[in-house]
Amino acid sequence: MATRPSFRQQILRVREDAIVASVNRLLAEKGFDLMTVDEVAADVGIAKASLYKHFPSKEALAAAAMVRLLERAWAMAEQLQARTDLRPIEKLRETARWSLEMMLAGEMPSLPSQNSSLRAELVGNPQYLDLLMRASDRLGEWITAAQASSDINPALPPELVLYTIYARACDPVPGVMKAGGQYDDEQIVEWVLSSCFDGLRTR
Amino acid sequence: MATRPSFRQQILRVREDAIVASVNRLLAEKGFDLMTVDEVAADVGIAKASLYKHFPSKEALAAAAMVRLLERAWAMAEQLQARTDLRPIEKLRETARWSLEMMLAGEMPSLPSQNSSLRAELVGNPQYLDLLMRASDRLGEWITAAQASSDINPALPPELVLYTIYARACDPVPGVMKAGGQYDDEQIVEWVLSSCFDGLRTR
DNA sequence: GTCTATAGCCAGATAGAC
DNA sequence: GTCTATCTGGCTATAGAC
Repeated sequence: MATRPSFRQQILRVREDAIVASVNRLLAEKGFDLMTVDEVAADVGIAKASLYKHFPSKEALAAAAMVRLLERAWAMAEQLQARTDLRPIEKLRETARWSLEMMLAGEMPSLPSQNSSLRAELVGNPQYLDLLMRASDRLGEWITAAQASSDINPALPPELVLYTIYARACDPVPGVMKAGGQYDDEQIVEWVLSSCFDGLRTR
Repeated sequence: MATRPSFRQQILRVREDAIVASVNRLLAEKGFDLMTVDEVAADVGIAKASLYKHFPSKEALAAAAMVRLLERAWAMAEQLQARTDLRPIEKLRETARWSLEMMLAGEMPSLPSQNSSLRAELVGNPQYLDLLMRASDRLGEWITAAQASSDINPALPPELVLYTIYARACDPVPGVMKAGGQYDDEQIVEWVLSSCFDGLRTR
């Protein structure tokens, strides 16, 4: 049976939240390789050694940030699921929109897909795996439904559709467009969503 | 006036080609940060100090690989330009196809977009800048023409179309699909091209 | 121009006092 | 649990002999 967390534990929890929030921001800003643990410690305002009392490695820090991200994504998916006014394809589009808005707000952590020690940490993290699977199942349901009603092209394999949605979270296009400085975020998001769902060709 | 390159110079050129080819492959395989200069030297079969006689820094190695890539891309664009049987949108599609095939063949070097010393090296490299501008101008012409004939959606800004084509060179989707092992490369390329040009929605 | 050997540096991780 | 101070390993880059 669960006892109420002690006051001390709550303090701990708040501090770890602060750490993970910093990591999230720094991962979004510089990426995993260029983010240093010293920087994280400085950003949080504690000593590096103290950081290592909370998280055993740099990879674990990144994994915690990814778990936080997936928790938020999952919460948003739950809200979308409850929206009976939206067709499945619209739920998918809103999911992609959420990723793009996170990116442009500088809150989407980015990890190198090649780093093997990082991959090992992630696949060894049950919380991460569980959330990723739950989210993928949920999106998978929407995709299947959207293909059944021919809103999404049924000729495309569902995995490709899923990965294409996920890939919006590391799409370089919105960042480059924003760097151009000519358009506002909302406009960029609409265009990227259009290119993703409607394609570059004229309909 | 240009004299015929001496035999010695030709040997040098061949060796540097070998170096750049190795760099290209390693950049495709591990990315810039995880690629070490020791590795490059070992792959070429020379000592690290000898590498530094040819290229002054790791960044310069990466820049040379990018120049090689752009030279190939430019050569391909020239061939496409001569094809009177292709509409501009088809030339764009073939360009994206070329990127995807390079990726799946493990020959597309990948650089971190955030690394500033690397960016400095690239923008300081006239050969790189010149090739990039020439290629962008060429693709820009095709995009303008394709939008004029309403093959490409004229509501999209041309830069967005250009960046979306370029982004195929670092799209994670084909790699993940290939890793799944269920489909062959040709099939994957067709699907990714379809999702890019035709969109996820059913037409 | 090629090599061996090493300098110099930086970042991840830890020791040990408090 | 927090700190200061330090260790350690790996990587870029170079010195110097041949």
